[in-house]
Amino acid sequence: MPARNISKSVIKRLPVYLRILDQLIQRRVDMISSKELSAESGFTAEQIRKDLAYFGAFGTRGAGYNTVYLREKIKKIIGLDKKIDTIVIGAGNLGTALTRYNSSKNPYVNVTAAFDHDSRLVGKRIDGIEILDVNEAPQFITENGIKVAVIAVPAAAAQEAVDLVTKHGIKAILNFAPVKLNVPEDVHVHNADLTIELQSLIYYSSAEEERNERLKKEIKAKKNSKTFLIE
Amino acid sequence: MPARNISKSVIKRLPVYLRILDQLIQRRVDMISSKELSAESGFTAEQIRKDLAYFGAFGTRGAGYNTVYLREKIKKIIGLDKKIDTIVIGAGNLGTALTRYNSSKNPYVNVTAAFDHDSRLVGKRIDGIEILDVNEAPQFITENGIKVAVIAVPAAAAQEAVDLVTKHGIKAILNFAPVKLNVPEDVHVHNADLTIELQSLIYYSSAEEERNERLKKEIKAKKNSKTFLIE
DNA sequence: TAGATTGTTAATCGATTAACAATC
DNA sequence: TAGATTGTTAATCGATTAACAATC
Repeated sequence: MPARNISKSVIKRLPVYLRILDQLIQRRVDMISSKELSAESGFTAEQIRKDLAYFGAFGTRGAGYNTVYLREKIKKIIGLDKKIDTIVIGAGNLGTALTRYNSSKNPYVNVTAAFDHDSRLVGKRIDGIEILDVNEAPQFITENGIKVAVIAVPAAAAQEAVDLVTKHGIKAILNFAPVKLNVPEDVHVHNADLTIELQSLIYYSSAEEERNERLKKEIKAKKNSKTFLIE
Repeated sequence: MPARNISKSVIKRLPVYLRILDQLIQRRVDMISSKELSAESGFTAEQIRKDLAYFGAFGTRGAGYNTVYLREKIKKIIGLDKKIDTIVIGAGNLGTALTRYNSSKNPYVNVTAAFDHDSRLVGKRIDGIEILDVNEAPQFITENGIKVAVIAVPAAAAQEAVDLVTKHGIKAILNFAPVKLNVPEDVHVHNADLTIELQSLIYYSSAEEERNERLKKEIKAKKNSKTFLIE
């Protein structure tokens, strides 16, 4: 696997392939073509073949890809060949939902603990996962070699939480707080700002009709002016 | 605003600018340069100026952008000049968290109702927002002219839920279910698959050290071979 | 006027699409 | 062998970056 400077867009598609392969294997499908993967994922067959080819030749010409084999390969590429231990910082509504969601729906991830500074939450459990005091996070991270953290604290508390955990070994952060986080160079941040997702979607729902109206008018205007010229 | 075929990447950045402007206005800052916006957002100043220029000339050369004026313009562009009514389908952990989160943290969105088919949930409230039976969704959507829905049901139930709501006027969907949704042409879907976000992040946390190791070795190998050639 | 910063055009970079030879 | 589908190279498309004239 000569993985070198693979683009973010490619990496974001790999887990989609993984999820589809999981489903196929469960349905006992053992071969799949890029064309069929395209139908399941919404990405083009060419793109899928190209994505996979960055990492090696995993298919069989004329036949397609073996689902089990390809899944193992993709797992290795992403780094999911063993379950990844994570922590969730913030045990409010969102943190609780994320803890539950990942421990039940994400087969490749282990949520080892949640953290909060609210003493009313500390000591409780979320589906069996302990809520610890944020101050215990450094020790917990070090002792358990945690590299990945989910940030689900309010915007105002996010930077402080991130400083704390990056100082003790966290290298990758999934950030749900609506702020730009400053992190050391070797730490990766993915922002998953839910309000932004919803707001940018609204552009397409509300603005579209009006945009279409405008466009139609413009086209009409153009046509008219042309007609005018011809006449 | 001659908004025509603006790319998705541009549209995704607009809500970020909006959020920053909100914060600036709250701090009573009334002018901001693209350079300063860059520091707050992480995008380059050139990109910010270009993004805004697609829609008009909102700044003052030599001075920057007036925060209040720019905010109004961006709100209009996205379609957030009036609060947008939305519904959340699925009142489980994630649906509940999303309902709460958007009604408390998203100043431009109104969550009007949540829906579930679990009779134990129907009739209850999430921070004052009613949970209705999914079967009531069509009537509710029509009567209230709802255009935007958040899907937070299990993967297996998602397509059915989406069919139901698109049939009655929903034009934009924020989908948290890990499936590819089939929708009519004029309906927009944004996928916010939380497991995928986390998994693609892991590529950077776990694979990186090994990748760097490999890279170092390769560079070393190259150097050696060069030295060899020279000698 | 001098300094600063926008708005816009041109150049570069990167990602996607198309095409097809390789090969099962 | 014939048909199918991969893996790879070339062409296109789109987005970002750089540069700078316009102008407050």
